[in-house]
Amino acid sequence: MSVKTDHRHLYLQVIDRIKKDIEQGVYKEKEKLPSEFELAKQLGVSRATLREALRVLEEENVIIRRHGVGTFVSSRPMFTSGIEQLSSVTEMIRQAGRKPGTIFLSSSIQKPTEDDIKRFQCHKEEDLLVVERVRTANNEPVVYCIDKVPCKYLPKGIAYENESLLEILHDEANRYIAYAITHIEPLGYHEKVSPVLQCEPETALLVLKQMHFDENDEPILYSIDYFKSDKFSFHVLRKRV
Amino acid sequence: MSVKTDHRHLYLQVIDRIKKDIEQGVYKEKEKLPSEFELAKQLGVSRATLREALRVLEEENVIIRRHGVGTFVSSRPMFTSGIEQLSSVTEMIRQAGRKPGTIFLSSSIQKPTEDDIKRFQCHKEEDLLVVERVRTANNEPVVYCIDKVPCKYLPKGIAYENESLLEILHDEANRYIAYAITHIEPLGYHEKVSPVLQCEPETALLVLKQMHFDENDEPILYSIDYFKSDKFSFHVLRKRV
DNA sequence: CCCACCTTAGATATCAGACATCTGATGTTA
DNA sequence: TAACATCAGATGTCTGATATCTAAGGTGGG
Repeated sequence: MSVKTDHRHLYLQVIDRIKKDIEQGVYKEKEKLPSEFELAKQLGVSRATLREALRVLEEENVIIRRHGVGTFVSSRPMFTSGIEQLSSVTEMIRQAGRKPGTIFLSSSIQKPTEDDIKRFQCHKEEDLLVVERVRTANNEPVVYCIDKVPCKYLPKGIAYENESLLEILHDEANRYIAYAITHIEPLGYHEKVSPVLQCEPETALLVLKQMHFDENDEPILYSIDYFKSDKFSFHVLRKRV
Repeated sequence: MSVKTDHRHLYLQVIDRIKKDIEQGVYKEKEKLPSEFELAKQLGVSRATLREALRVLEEENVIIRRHGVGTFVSSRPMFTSGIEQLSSVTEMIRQAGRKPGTIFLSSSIQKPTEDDIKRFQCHKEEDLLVVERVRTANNEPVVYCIDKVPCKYLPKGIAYENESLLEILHDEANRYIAYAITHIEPLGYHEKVSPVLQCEPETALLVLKQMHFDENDEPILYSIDYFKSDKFSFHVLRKRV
């Protein structure tokens, strides 16, 4: 029995439980789940709660429901980990089974540009911390990162040289990044970035320009990440509307 | 009053109705919606059905619900039209307010490659129709498209030169593309594609390699689209998990 | 006057049980 | 054999109740 009492809403726990069961093969692809009545009894929740969870799972394309027939595991249960899931570069490298590292290039306090003022909805005289780093995987440079964050969100004198900025913001500043609006651009050659990443002439870069927000929709962090295209692969599930 | 009787499930109609109301400004950003009890009464559905709809809208980041407080329109109600929404190139150009056109390059029947066999889970001797086209916006070339589709999905002797392939598949072959798994890659220069799209040397390409599926998860269409990066902008909402 | 505590109204979260409707399978009959 | 009728079981929807959370307002002691 777990120590941590789960204060999260029931339907969320049900979602996680079902997802876990699918991932662990309790229910296999295309397989029929128990009936709602049965499943609700098994999980110890009401049918209404279970149905809210199933509705979300259906929307996420994890299951398929057919009126009068049953509920089935989707044939391609997408826990995607596609680009629509936001994770730090550190997490991405770690998830690829490699050792993340950081080469610290520069850090300075700057006044916001016109675009920054719009992005952060901040004052003209607001101070921004601008950090430039190269992220490495197994000591090989793979991403060039520029991060901008208003100083007011950061505690004084922290060491931002060694860790994921998202983690720092969470641990030190108690700011949890909940989502980001990301623009995706290709880049053939960048006279500053490409040499640093040791790019062959034919190796293009994928640029993600990301505005990060916290749970209260406050703009916290703006980042520009240059990914070496032969080291990262991005995919996304696109749904027709 | 609309003629078409809506046979779709109630909760779906409720979702659409609420989305429409938000889009049309009936409920504004950050504004509080009526209580579930009140809203259910207004819409003429039960609270349980309304709650299923609200749960989905919450998951889609259209609304925010706070226990004991109320339901609010999200501060940035994302009907994103980001990359996670699949649309044909034709639709994309049209949505940008420009006139879509097609330059037909080639069309041939080919046997599948190793990768094609995996992708389509088809037989080695299956015939594939391969079409190469350049799509134009206001007569300016903007996308280079290669499409592969098993001949068995297409009726004989159709004119695929003028229209969206997705529309043809739907109208002529009664195959509705429901989603696609898309890989995103940058490309600096392509010796065949770049000249055709009249790319300046510094203009990179964004390549989308897409496997399209229908509602029954059958692989129908594989496409490779080369987008001129200065003519298209892609974005995506990335959520933390 | 202010702050800590209590109470309460109103909202969402969850529950229990019923009925409606759809689907697939089975059986029946012309 | 084919069309129809029936039925079991599943999801869809409804009703009405209770539980829990939150914000706001009241209250009393300092």
